[in-house]
Amino acid sequence: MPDIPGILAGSFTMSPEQQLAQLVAGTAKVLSEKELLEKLKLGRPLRIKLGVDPTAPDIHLGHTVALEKLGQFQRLGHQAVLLIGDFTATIGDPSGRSATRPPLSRDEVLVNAATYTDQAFKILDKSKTEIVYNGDWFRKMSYEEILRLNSRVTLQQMLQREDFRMRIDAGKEIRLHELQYPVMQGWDSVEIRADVEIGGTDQLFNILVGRDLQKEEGQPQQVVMVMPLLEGLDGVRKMSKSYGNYIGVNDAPQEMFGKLMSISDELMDRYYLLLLGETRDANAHPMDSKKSLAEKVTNRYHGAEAGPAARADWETRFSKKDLASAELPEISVATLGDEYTVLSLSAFAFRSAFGIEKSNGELRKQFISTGSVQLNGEKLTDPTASVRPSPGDVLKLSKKHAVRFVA
RNA sequence: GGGUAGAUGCCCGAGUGGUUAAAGGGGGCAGACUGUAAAUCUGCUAGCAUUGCUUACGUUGGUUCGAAUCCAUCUCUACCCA
Repeated sequence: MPDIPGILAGSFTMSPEQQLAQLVAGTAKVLSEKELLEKLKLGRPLRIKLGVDPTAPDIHLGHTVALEKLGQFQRLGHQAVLLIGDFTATIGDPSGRSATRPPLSRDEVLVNAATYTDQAFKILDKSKTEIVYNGDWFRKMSYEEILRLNSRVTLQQMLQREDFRMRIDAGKEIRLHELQYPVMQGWDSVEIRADVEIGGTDQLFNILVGRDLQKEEGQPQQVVMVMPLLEGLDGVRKMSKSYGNYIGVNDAPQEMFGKLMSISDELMDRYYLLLLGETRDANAHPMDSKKSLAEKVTNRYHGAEAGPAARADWETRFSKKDLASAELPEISVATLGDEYTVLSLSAFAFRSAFGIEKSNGELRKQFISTGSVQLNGEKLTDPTASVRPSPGDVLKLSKKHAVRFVA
């Protein structure tokens, strides 16, 4: 069991009540606010646990919501404990799963964990974050200890869980090791001596198991704090790669900025709350608020220079509609063949600059005949006309897609 | 094991022998308007080709001048009975 790190000269700038108000904002559920307030009143830095499963290599803003909350605790002077589930990842969290998750190899897990922490430290202060790997204790456990741990929970408790229940009802298999997952996550909390555990709404059950085990061990029970799922760009469905409505933390600055500008006003309020932990100024013009949101988020992932630059470029391009001075993907004329029609050039530009395949029919019907395709502002409405772009020319394909030709 | 209903384009869903590349809605895309917001309006939404061709209505085969529509076969799904 790790020692509790020495209490840092705790100079909290906010009263427990003020902290509470800030911390509760944006959460889906806190069990309970009363307990949290009591802990805050202890006057020492609380140990805030966030467990991550390094199962996917790339993360998007939806994954950062819980991290942001952890960061908020950290900024208030509490101890962030980032738990890397290197051991549990090899089992796979059954949360929200309708089937057994394929196990990951240890190497895959470590690679994913590294990219994850890189991203996490864009939100968290690395020097003040404690990182722990649960393999450190689970790999050492003897079978005897495992049995002892398992004797603390009942099958009935585990089966209360909705995911398991549904799988039983549906006649789907549940492998016994999957039942271990919540127990292990719970044990992590004991090892960490967590005062608070943060997770997504799907983590509620697992976090509660942590409370049970802490009680068994005679520890104070952790406060449960679950965060809502972040809606994606459509404002309706949760942000997910498979829905194509996500903003990747590795998206290029301009792309990130642009995607953020395209969200609805309602969604903007959510993003303010869940991504920045702020409330937007209701008196400001929505567009200005959105620009400032986009700038802050872009700064966070690409450095303080990136936000203003992306903003300036966005304004040049979309507010002033000045494509000529905007930063655009470039295509070298040297890579072009000799013969190009408006049609084939559009297809080529879409493919090479944006990786988008458009059928000729679609290009003809939607992009060319509508006047969307323009060379230096001049509409190219004849798909069969031949064109020969020169360096410096700007080809606009649609509102959001344009390229510049260079030598 | 028995019975019933069903399987249509990205999704939902109409269509029961010919004018059906397949109604309608959703979603998506493009344009107009705008704040790359919302709302609204217009158009597109199988592929290739300058009014034609090819591929498509779970599978395979058959009937027919002609089938998503009829017959057989197989696969799958839902519900009911044992």
